Amino acid sequence: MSRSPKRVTIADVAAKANVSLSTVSRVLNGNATVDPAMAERVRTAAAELDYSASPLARSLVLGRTQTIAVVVPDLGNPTFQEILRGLSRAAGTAGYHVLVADSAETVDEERVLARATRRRTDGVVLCAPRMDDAALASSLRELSPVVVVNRATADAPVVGADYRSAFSEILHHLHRLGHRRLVFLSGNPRSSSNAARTAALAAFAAAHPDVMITEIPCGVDVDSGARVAGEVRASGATAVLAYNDLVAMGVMGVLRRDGMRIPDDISVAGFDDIPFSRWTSPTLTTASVPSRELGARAWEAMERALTDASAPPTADWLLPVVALRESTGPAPA
Amino acid sequence: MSRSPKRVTIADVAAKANVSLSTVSRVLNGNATVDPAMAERVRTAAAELDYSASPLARSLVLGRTQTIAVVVPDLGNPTFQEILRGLSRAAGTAGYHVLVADSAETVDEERVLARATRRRTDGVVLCAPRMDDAALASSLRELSPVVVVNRATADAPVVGADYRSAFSEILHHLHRLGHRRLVFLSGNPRSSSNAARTAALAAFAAAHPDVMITEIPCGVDVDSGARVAGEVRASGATAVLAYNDLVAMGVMGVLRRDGMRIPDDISVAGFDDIPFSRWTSPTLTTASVPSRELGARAWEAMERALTDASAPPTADWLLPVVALRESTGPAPA
DNA sequence: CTGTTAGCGCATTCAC
DNA sequence: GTGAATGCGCTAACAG
Repeated sequence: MSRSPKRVTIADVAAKANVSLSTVSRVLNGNATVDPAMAERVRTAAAELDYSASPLARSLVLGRTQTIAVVVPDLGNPTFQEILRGLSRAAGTAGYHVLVADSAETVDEERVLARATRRRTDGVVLCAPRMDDAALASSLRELSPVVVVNRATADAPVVGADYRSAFSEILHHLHRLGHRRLVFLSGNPRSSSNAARTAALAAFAAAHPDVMITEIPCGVDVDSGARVAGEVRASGATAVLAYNDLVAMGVMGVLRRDGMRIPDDISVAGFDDIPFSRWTSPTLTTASVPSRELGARAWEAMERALTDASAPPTADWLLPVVALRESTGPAPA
Repeated sequence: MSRSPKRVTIADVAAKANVSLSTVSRVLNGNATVDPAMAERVRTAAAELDYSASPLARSLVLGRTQTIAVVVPDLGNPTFQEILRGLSRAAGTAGYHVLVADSAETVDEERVLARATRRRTDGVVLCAPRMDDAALASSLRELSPVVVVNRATADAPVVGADYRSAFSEILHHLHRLGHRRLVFLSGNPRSSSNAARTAALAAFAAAHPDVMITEIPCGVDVDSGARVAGEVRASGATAVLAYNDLVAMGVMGVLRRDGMRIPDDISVAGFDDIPFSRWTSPTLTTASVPSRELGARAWEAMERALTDASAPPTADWLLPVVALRESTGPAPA
């Protein structure tokens, strides 16, 4: 926005075309019907001056910025990267720009960050898995229009992946294979996606009293998985459900290094289906979360909210696809 | 920006505090010195009304948006994701917002996209490895202030990783291990980072006539690597330099599946040092590109350009760190 | 120190 | 159809 070598404004075009400002505005916006000859004069003048309206001034007077914000807790997380990607592409196609805000995991700042970005945009896509419910509720009001990702609420449109069902599916798969002693490597205890897994676990446990399930607090990356491999062995479990693929790869690496065979001695399942999970040895059983599609859906929801503010909030839960691969097999006798 | 339930403006605050608009503006911006009593009245009025100035109106009058744009060819590329992350964090700390623009690999649209985003921001960080030189040159002029990433130019500040030196280091490493027949799996022939590798290769070849180097057009992902594994074997090379880690993992997977031992039968080196490269078996020799740091440096360069437009362009080339791991070993007899 | 005035660049009433 | 005002919300001269 440095108007360094004095930018060309609508007035310059008007002068060059010998018309009024309003006429220029009209032809450039395709409004009203203006004399063809004049219109042509304006168009060539604009072209020669390489003129285009200032988005800023336009935004101020029109009350919309053609921009939406997306706030995420961590741009380093592949899930949010994919969501951002899908969102950015979809919004871009519709002529909208995207402002990103990374709260750097500081939950306290999340709300003010969201507010700040909201004021420079027409709406915000909120990824705030760890924000507490009260803060979320009041945020939703001040952020509107807002669409919430991966988190249930009745006060705003929601798009998300049904982690719970997918996780449950993996549980049943292991059960069918004969596993009765399972261990779950949990991620961040305060995240909603961890809660979804825990919920699936609880429901499964209630329905299958014969299965013993242990939870080991772990983390979300390869190193965390590697770190708890010892605990996993000590637990005597025949199958391990990792919080995600990275964790699964971490345990798998150490387990194999220690001489265990997968899945003969122990089965391992991940979550997320990162590209590399089909290239580990053995290949990894996991669930494919459609994060990019989620981003695209988030845009659709936002577009709806933008055009019809009074429309009732919708919820759009996508079911992850479970990929059964080599890392899970029959429980050892 | 929907001012739906009529937003509170500076006039409301002024009215409530019984002062003029300018006074409100002054205290809220810490300008000039205003009567303490008045200042206090204004502050409480603003607080009670939950007022904060419209960034839009502010931008229009101040001529700056407190926002910078970053345009990348593909948000799906980990390199750009990391750059974005580093940039976003650094800019955020300085009170700046970040607008992302994904050109979706359409080189033609890149320039207009960059222009469009530039008008809504104070500057742009340009990642355009495939844009041709002419387009780049003229873009730099119309985008200023602009900082260019991973691409040499004298017309703008540059930050980048010295791919060439790092790649060269890996070449020498393999040479010391006795390898004399190498194969390079190239990425996108038109990308600048592929060019850097090719340049290193050429220089090395010139200095070492005893080494035979073959190039196999490949790609940039795991699948591409897997696809060319056959060609690699047929080439009779004792070492393969992959365009990046994903490609390396792809070849490595298929090679091992075919019964080849790594590094005993053939050495494999990657590039990028993605987190998982230290967990493959064998662990992968590669070079760690400091993309996040690059993002941070890009912000620093942008901040300089923002504050002093007449400062001479600087170039900041970071040297990737080569990580020698298990996938490379002595050449077989 | 404080209030009044004049724009920032544009879209849009309203008169002609 | 077209041009002359009015205002979006705010900051920065400019006077008092």
